[in-house]
This record gives sequence, C-alpha cells and structure tokens, in this order.
Amino acid sequence: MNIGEIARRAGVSRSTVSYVLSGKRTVSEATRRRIQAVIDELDYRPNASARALKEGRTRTLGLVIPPASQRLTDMQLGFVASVVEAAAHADLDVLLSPSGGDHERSFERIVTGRRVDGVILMEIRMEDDRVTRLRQSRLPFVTIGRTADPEGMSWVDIDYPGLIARCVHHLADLGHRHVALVNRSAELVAAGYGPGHRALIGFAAAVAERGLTGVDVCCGDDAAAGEACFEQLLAAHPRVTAVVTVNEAALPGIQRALAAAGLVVPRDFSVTGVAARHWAEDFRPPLTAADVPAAEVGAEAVSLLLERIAGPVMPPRHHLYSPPISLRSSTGPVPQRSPAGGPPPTG
Amino acid sequence: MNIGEIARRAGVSRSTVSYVLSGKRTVSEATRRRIQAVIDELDYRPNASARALKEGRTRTLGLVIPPASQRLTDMQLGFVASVVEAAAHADLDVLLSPSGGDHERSFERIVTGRRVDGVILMEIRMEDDRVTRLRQSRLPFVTIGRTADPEGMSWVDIDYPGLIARCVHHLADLGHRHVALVNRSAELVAAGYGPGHRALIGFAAAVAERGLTGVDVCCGDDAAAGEACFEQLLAAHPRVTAVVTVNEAALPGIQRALAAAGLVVPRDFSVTGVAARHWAEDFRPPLTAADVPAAEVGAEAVSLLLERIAGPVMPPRHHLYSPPISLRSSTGPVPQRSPAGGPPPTG
DNA sequence: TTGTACGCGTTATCAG
DNA sequence: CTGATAACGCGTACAA
Repeated sequence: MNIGEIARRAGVSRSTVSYVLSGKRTVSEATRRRIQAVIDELDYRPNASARALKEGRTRTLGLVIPPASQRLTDMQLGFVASVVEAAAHADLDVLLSPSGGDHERSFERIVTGRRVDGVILMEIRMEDDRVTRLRQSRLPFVTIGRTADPEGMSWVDIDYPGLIARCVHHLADLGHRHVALVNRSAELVAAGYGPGHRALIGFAAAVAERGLTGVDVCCGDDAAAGEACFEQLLAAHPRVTAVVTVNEAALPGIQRALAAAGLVVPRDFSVTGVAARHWAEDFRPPLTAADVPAAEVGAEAVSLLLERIAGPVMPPRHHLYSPPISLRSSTGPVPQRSPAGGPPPTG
Repeated sequence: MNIGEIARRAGVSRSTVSYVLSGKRTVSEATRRRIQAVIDELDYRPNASARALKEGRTRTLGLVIPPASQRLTDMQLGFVASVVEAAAHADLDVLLSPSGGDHERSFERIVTGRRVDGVILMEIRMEDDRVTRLRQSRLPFVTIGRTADPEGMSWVDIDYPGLIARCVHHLADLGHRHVALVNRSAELVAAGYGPGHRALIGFAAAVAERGLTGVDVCCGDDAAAGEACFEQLLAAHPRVTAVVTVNEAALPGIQRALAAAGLVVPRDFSVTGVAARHWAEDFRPPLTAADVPAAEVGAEAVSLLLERIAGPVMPPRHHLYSPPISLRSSTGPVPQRSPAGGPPPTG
C-alpha cells in the first residue's frame, strides 16, 4: 500500500494525497474528505523509509546503552525509560544501541548510517571515545553524564561531588569523624566512569575540608558485593561510624552486613548517600539520601537533544542536577562509643 | 556523503561502488581497491533509509515494551536486554515502542509505517488487542508470553502453571497442608495478564490435586507491597506454613514480614516459587525456586522472529520454558506446631 | 490540483 | 568479465 494506490482509488494525484496528509497546502473540503476516507479504510500510513529519505530526517532518536551483559542498574533503567517516554511524547521513536562489549558495529551503524536524527549517550567516562567519535561527526548528541572536558556539548548530569560533599558535611555536623565512601565497582572507577570518579573527588575534598578521616571502597553493583565489601570495611576500619554511598544496588547488602554486625541504624551507625528514591525508601530505616531524579534527567536529555536537532544556531546547554537530600531516618549523632566496642573516637 | 560522491572521487559509476559494497558482483582488484580506499577515507556508509526503501527491509526489529510509567520488572528488563543483545549479534537494530499508556501512536507507527521487519511483543494478556492488530497485519511477530489461543503464532513463554504445580507438589511432599500463592498485582491478574492468570490456574489445580488448603493473594511489584501483603496474609491465615510466589520483586518485603513475625526460614516457614536467579540468591536463606532464564527467552524470541521474517514458508513455532527448580535452602518440612503458635495443622 | 524532479542505493540490462 | 546506464522503491514539494 503506497501513496500512489491511495491517489488512484481517490481519483487524484499523489501530491494531493500528500498535501492532505501533511496539511501543508489547503485542499478543497470535498476531495480532502474523499481522500481521507480511502486512507482510513485502508489504514494507510506513509512508508517511513521513503519519508525519511526525502525529508532528510528519520524522526528517530538513538539511545546508546551499556551492553546487556552487565545488568543495567535501576538508575540506568530509569534513564532509558524516561528517554523513551519523552521521545514517544514528541512522536519520536527510539533506536537502541548497546555499546561497549563487542557491539561497535551497532554504534557505527547508528552514527554513520543516518538512521537517527540525534543520539543520547549514557555511561559516560571522563575520556570517552564514543563522545570523540560523535563530536567529529555532525550528528547532534546529548550525554547523560559528562566527560572531563564537556565544553561545547549538551549534557545532563548529577552533581555527584556536590551531593557527596553535602552528605559528608551532614555527617560531620552530626559529629562523625570517621566516615567511609562506598563507591561503584573498581573497574568502573578505574575506567574513569564519571559518577565513580567524581564521587571520589568530592568525598576526598569534603573529608579534607572538615578534617575527617575518610576511607573509600569500591563495590560491585549488587547486594552480594555490598554485603561482602561492607563486612570487610567494618572489620578493617572499626572506627568508622558512618558511610556515604553512591552504589544504590549495594544497599540491601550493606543492610545485611550491618545487621550481622549487630549495628542498629542510626543509633550505632549512620548511612546516607545518593540513590533512587525507591532504594532509599526500601532501606530500613528509610535512607536519608539525595534522590536521583532519573525521570527528569531523561526527559531533559531528550529536550536538549531536540534543541540541538532543531538547529545548531543555539549554543549547547547543559543541566547539572543537584537534588536536595531527603532527610529520612538513617543518620544520627555519632555514637558515644565506637560501634566495634573500642574507645570513643577522639577528635 | 553519498554513493555518487564516492563514485566521483574514485572515477567510477555508482553501481560499481554498490557492487564493491555488497560483493554481489566481482569487480577487478584494481578498481575495488581504489574504491575501498575512498570509502575508508571518508568513512562512508550507505544511507539506511535509501537502502531500506529499495530493499524493502529495514534491518530493524521492533520491541514493544510496557510503558515506562510502571517500572519494568527485572525479568522484563532481562528480556529487553537479551533481545537487544541477540539482535545486535545478527546486525539488527532494535526500535523501542512503549505501548499501553497513551502511546498508541508509537505502536501504530511501528506496525503500519514499515519501520521494522518484525516485532517482538512483551507483557501479553490472555486477550490482547495488540496481538489481534498484528495478526491482521502481515508483519511478522513473536510474543514473549502467549494469549489464551496462541494457535498459528510464534511465541516463547515460561510454563507458569507447570512450575507452580511443581512448587506445590514439592511443598506437599514436605508435609505442608496450608499453602499460599503470592501473585502479581490485582490489576494485572484482573486484566488477564498471562503469568498472573496462569499461575493462579496452576496453583488451584495443584492444590486441589494434593488436597491442600490454598489461599492466593495479589501483590504489587515491589518490596513495600510484598511486606504489607505478607503481613496481612500471616495475620489472616495463621495456619499457612509455606508460600509459592511468582512475584520476585515482592521477595525482599516477604523477607521482612517473615522476620518481623519472628519466623525463621525454612524452620518455621517455607518459601519457593519462580524468580530470576538474582532474586533467589539474594534471599536469605537462598530461595529454592525455578530460575527464569530471561536471557535465553529473549534470544529465542529473536531467533523465532528471524525465522518468521525469512519466510512464511515454515509454520510458526513456539518454545515453552520449564526450567528446573533449583533446590537451595528456603524450603523444609512442615513445622510441628503452626508458626503462629496455634495447634499443629491437622490433615 | 497536478506533473515532476529529487532524495539515495540497488540491480537488471546493455555496451565494451 | 568489467563497467556504465537507467529504472525503481515512495513520499515530498516546487513549478506550472
């Protein structure tokens, strides 16, 4: 079924049908109705490829996701979901491309094959060659996360250093002197993955500023890793009375390790950090944390991308999210005696 | 950059370039090399729209997912991930379409606009009008899950009734006489969502077969719902000594409710069901459960779809997965005394 | 309102 | 066997 067939059945030319479809020229009410009737009857819709070829745009956005092999975190899933939602809202489709792993071909198809009007990139590293690749192409793109030098690009990101600093200050205000950071996996941090890297920077800075003792550990993105890593932490650093985490998936494991050690939150130990609300609310007691606004981040990424696509006239923009820390009940004043039963921590 | 430009720079005709690209005709080594050099230098790749228009296929698969508003479950996410992975492996891209919600336009674009060569549908209901819609189009499709009457279509599904029955028999063999089913949300079950519907059927049948007392409850897909629903269950049915669940996301909540009631698993209470391995292993003690092979299901869906796309010659096929129940340690013999401290359950 | 050129790659057909 | 020409897939939009 194509536009010619519709035209034939309605007894008009193809262009007239096209104008009815697009409304870019007025068509007499009578013929418009006749054509529309045929269209409705046959449930005709223009061939997307032909339209894309002619118009020079595909009405499709590319979304580059981490390879499926590594299970996506809830936060990443939240980004994907909200990007898809926002795109659908603008009548755009989303083409998925797993990158990393052994799927470079998929990424190349997207970038060079003019399959999409623009690209949203996730899981950005401080030095990211997909970004380099995209910069040298003329394809509009937006990153969720940012590289070490994000000048001249559009991006959205979470202000990890700022949030982590706020968490540390909050703990310091409560009297904690020995605090820990539970970061993402060692591989991610080593690879220069933005949140992991910047969380560490922010933590170190805030700890120094307040004259605290800080210890940071890397931890896989799951409960089992969280439990193992937290057990070790408690054993190796008995003076630590509070933890800041950017690893939401480790929270259930942290919870178990605390319970196993007989530590009651927040009486004996304080926990805070950055996590999607859902994780924070599932913690017992509910976690005092900065809630990551995944839905807004994804929607804003789409919005910035549409801006880029619309025209390279406007300069690139960015949006750094710094959500407030929701005070729930997982932080409290430093315990009088060190949780491990040792001497009270001395300033 | 288009094929004409490449041809011009290489001093040949467009067709020759095309033949070099596709290899569908032999081209003399000299010209082939010259053309390839230009292609490499300019990093040329054919315009996907033009190629799709000419070839009549898009090298793209459509994946219809539940709307983002309702957070995808881990299992759904697993399907999406493995579908994307398998598609990338076959050099195919995946176009996402959130359906349900208010996104019918997205679904219609996919189906009618010839944007994809085939469609994979998730979250199938017993009566599903997207399936009806797809059946009457000539677009190849495969469902993950199946309708009440799946004759003549290709599908993959998990054998919920069979798995649930096995779980119930396992519990009955251990002496349990009063068992419960924790199903998916009331809305899903009411809407005829396959797994919810069939789990209930299978449960009822197995309970009847073994002469047990069964109670089933619906439960939202999250920890909080699981906790609330399980508290109620324990209060309302104190004689229940074991539970079968198809709601993996409720497991952490079930765990908490059990702990709050002072019940030790498996000494006082047995827990089993169907869940992704990841949920089962995070349960304490590790859950005796049928592990959903999400990765295989997704890959098989792609494989069946490619078969359909290749030609309507072969009859539709399906694959019903019935993974074995991994015996971990969350089930045990029925306790001597009812967990609530009442009289021992009498046969 | 209609005729037609165009966007771009593919391939059947023709010439050498 | 090698290379070139031209028609085609389908929708859009300018010129008539």
